[in-house]
Amino acid sequence: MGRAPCCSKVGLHRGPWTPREDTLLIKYIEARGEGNWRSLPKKAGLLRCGKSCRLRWMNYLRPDIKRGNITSDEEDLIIRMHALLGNRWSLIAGRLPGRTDNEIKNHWNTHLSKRLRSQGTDPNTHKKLAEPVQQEGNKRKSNKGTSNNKKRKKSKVKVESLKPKIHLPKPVRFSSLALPRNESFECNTSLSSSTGADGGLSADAVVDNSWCNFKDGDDGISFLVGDVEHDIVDGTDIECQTLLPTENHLEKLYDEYLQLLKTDDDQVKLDSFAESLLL
DNA sequence: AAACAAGTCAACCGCGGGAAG
DNA sequence: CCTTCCCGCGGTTGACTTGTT
Repeated sequence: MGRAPCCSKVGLHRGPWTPREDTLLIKYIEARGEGNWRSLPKKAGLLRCGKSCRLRWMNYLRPDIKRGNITSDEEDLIIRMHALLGNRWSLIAGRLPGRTDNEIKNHWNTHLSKRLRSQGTDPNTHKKLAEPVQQEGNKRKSNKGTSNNKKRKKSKVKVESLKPKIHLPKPVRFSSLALPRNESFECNTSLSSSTGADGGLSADAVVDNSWCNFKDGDDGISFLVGDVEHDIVDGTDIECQTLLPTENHLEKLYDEYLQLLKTDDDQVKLDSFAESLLL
């Protein structure tokens, strides 16, 4: 009923993206903007399904993606957010602009959950374990003569089956571009890594539920929030003002959270704090 | 140096929600 | 309402990398 087959059913390309495919996708989105993922591949000349294009763009090609290691501050925030919200990766990612839900999810699964466990904390419930779990057999300890890699993957034990589910309203992504369906926005964002910093920057974006319009003027970049025009000295300021996390951004969240921890009726307030994150 | 185990992370899958008709 | 379609999310996979023996 009603569900279109995905790429696997219609012989489209799968697996790792080639530089050429990346370029095609970037160029198309530069020209037409995000959205209409289903029809995008055809129009962009890509032999990929829309889902694959969206994923590649969201997790890798977006110009506001923050590259590099996740800092300890960010890790700490992720852990605290996870304690409040559970595996709501997109919501957590929304509070760490520049980080993708996939990145945070991977980092949690590969680093943070193990670290918590080794510290004697259940990564699912964030409660103390009866006894700290030993770091799963010292790193890369030989286990010759047992299962091979593929089998290990297949037989991975499900340890999260008892995880309580949290039912909360759908989160609103903090940093994403909100577009009405079937409506693209005009965008000519310069991607310095691939196209060179040749100037032209103008893109509409939603920032804290306000529409912004970036413009490239003679003496720097400016953006509009509502009717008010704000000047930006250089491109890096865009990050600070809008999409990427700042020290202040993280600190503010910390403070907010720490204040709640100090109060008596913490559960009620933590709940409302969690709810506020959803707005 | 080779073989193997373990870690990492980009990409895929399937489901559910919501908008449009 | 109901059906269809699209999007976004979370869970999972598997290719590749890195460390150990």
